[in-house]
Amino acid sequence: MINMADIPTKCTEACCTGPRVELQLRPEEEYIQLAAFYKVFGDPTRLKILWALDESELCVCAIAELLSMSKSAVSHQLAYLRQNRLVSFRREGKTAYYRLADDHIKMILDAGTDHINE
Amino acid sequence: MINMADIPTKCTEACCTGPRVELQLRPEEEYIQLAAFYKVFGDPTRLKILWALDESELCVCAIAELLSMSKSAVSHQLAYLRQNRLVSFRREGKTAYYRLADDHIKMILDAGTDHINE
DNA sequence: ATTATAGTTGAACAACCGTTCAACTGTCAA
DNA sequence: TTGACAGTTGAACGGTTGTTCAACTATAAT
Repeated sequence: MINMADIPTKCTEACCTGPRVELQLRPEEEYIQLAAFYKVFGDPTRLKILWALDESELCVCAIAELLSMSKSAVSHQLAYLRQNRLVSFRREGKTAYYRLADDHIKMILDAGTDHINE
Repeated sequence: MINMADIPTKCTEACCTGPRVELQLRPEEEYIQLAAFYKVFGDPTRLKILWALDESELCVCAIAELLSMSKSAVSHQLAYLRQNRLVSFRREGKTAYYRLADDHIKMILDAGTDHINE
């Protein structure tokens, strides 16, 4: 069943009928990818981890201790951060050391903080 | 019932027992606020709206048409964007014109795009 | 070999999120 | 004043997400 209210109608207002800039959307996939990237920053736990890793390379255990969280929860979030290439890591014996992947991360964290504090 | 695996134990590895940088977390509220801000970018629909508004001020109808979405869905997202101060708007008769709130928005969009395209 | 520790993983559960649907407000034109 | 249109809003539905729990691997020490 079709609900007419859901079908966008051509707007009759000047903003739409008059001459205006022709806007072009990019392929859907690009928005999905980009949204997935930002989504990673959209959780307090992951932000804490990212801020911490910006100051120092850390093992899972240290992060868990710092955040008062289970190693499991932290490991899940680190896996998520890894998948989205926000962090990288190296293994040394039993221990896995994590660090920020590149410079965009800090830049985005700073821009967000600026926005909040204004 | 307490699950011991959930209580972070003091790590016995060198990374934790040795001398290391003293990390200090900020108040929980700051992370929550910041996460809420980034979360706004974490949806393809909202990204499309933001990119579109970066090019031109637009009414709800025009956005709905551009994205092939219902005015309701767009209006919900715009309300969300407004609450998080990513867009502002002015009324002119029946029509509501939306635009980006400030410059951080475009900066963050660009930084994200850079990260994806590398 | 046995035990302890660092870390990972999949399933499950509750909380959250995006769209739809239906009903509504406010403005404008006939 | 009636109807049409731009836009908003709240409830509801299904899909997603973050943490927990339990079981697991791998490395190191006794």
